[in-house]
Amino acid sequence: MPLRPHKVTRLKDVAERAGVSTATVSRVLNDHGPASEEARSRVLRAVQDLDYHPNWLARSLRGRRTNTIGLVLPDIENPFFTSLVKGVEQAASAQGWNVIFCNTDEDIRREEALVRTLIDRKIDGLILCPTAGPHDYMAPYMERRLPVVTVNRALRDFPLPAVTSDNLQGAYEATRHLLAKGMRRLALILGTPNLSTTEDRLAGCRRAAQEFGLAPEDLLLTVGHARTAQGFQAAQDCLDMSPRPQAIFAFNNLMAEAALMAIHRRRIRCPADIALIGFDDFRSAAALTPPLTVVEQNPAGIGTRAVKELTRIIATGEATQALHLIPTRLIIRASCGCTAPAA
Amino acid sequence: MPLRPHKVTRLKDVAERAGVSTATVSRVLNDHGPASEEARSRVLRAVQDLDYHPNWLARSLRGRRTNTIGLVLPDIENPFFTSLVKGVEQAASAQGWNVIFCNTDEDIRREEALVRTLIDRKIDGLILCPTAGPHDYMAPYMERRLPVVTVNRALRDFPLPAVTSDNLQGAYEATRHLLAKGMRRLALILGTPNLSTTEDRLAGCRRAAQEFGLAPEDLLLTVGHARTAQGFQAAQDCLDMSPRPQAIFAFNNLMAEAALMAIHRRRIRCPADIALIGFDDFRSAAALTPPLTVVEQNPAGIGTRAVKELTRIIATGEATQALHLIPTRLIIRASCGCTAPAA
DNA sequence: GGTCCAGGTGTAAAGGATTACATAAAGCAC
DNA sequence: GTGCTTTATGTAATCCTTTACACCTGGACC
Repeated sequence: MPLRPHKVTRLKDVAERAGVSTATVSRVLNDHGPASEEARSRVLRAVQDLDYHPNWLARSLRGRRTNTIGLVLPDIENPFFTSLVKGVEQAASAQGWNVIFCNTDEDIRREEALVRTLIDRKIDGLILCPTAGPHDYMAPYMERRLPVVTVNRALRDFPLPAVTSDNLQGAYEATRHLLAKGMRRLALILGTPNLSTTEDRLAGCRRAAQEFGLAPEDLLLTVGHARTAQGFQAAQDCLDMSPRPQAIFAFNNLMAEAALMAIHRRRIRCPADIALIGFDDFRSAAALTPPLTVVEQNPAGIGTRAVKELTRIIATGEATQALHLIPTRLIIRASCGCTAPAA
Repeated sequence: MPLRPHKVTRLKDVAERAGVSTATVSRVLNDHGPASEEARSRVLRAVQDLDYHPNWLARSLRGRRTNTIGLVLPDIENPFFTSLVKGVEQAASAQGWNVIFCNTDEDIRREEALVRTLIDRKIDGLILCPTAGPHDYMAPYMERRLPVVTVNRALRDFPLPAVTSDNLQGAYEATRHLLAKGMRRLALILGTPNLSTTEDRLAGCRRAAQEFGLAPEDLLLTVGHARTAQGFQAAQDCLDMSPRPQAIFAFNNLMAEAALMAIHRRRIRCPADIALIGFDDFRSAAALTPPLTVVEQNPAGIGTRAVKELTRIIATGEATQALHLIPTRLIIRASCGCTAPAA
């Protein structure tokens, strides 16, 4: 028995059953152009009877519009991006848009291939979180004026609109919080170099340091590359410094968790011996011992905002180079040495 | 300036440039049917020169094949499903398939709407994790012989192939582990009722209990509905029992974490006063205090296996009702009262 | 009664690929 | 030279909708 992958009821069948032409059926269904009450009701009736559903492929081919946007992210397993996906999905489906999602695994070549595939599939627009590396491949698409919005990370090579957290402000507030408690030896575990997120966060730390009269080089820098293993290593490097830093500020969720594990492993007390703050909240942050103080981001908000901006570009045809900053919030739990507010 | 959402180079343009017919171009490009070396090279050259990329919509419309599978899951924010998505994506793209992913939020009506949309979009097959509730809406699709594979949860109403964890065996081993340590008062925090996962896991617990001479009713049951808030409540109920259970077995990751928080909140010591085991490992499980003993599942493996099965069904046209069990593994950390093996 | 307009409808041409079928040329055996 | 097969190619139909255009009818108006 062969599978019948595609439906067989066609617009033509509806037309025949209703005793009208295909044009009339189409006009009724799309509410586009005139149609008598008589014809309208007969068409609707026929659609019901036959359980007709339009062929999306034919419709898109003819209409040059797929109502689909592509979403290309580095790592879906990072809960930050997971929530971003969800935000995008909800905002998109609320407006009748579909989303095709892809994973680059932080591989620029894979990113290029995925974007290519999505464009071949005639997406109407693209939401992209660019991987580190040169984005020359984007040039032809830019000329074609493909609607693109970048999220989380801004791309310097091309003038594209970007929706990101207010990384500078978030890092500034976290750093200021530690400095205000009198700490002066602060160690930072940086994310992937040359990414706008890493640089903006570092700039925020530096601004706070300056306000408290520290020189830029007073901040102790290690590089964790945003991944658990390297974050763990970087945290160990911090703990090996002498004198030991009074606080560690890890630039993402994975590294903050890794840092806490490194601290536990050494049997150093947190926050008594060393304070810890992470960038980006995550589900388990409050369940850890001690509960983690973090800079909360709003990934779903970034997603919905990106959809909003993208659909605007698609509708109006005018792209701006605007940078949309989504606010962050410092969530004070116990790991920074404060007692958490009543839970 | 209007946006040009679609590319303009057509097969016809390639044909003209190469000085051959469209049929020849198509034959060369798809390696389907004969073509002289002369024609072949000229076509390939023209494709290069014009940077031609076939229109996927037209190709799919004509070919009655989209090389796309739909993936419908309850909750992408649960890391279990996140990994499952990743597994599906990798397996699919390795075989040249695309994936459209959707979220039901455990809402059966939304599930129905999403499946409808995917079918309208002419997916070649569907991977579905069914939400609790009656699946009558599936009947017409079954008649149409749409290739479907369910994952994680089996659907009883319809004879569909399913790929799930070996839930019974996993729960059996975890329970046996606790019983073997001499514990007898075991509290279970169950997931959503009427789901095959919940029932299979419960069956596993019962089998172990029976082997150790316990009656089924000796197992202390609470219902957490698989969510954090209700899991927390259920854990509190467990802690309120008197005498207090010697161990809690939470039927998913969220509820295990919630249970640990409830234990901490009461200042009860884990594992000294009460042991804890969770079903499903998650990123932070090892970072918690104490590190959580869990039944590890293999969500990515479930995903790849589902893709394999689905593509087989699409290719051969023959669907079976087979149940594919993916093994689980008990990861012993500290929360069950054992000292974790050297990390 | 003739003109104009509006509303309603149908015919046929896109949209861009694949492919059944027809045709032509070439190779080979007799 | 004839007939048959094989290879290469082109023409046109097909997939299913949307929509430009032409047409027709009937009413309003002069």
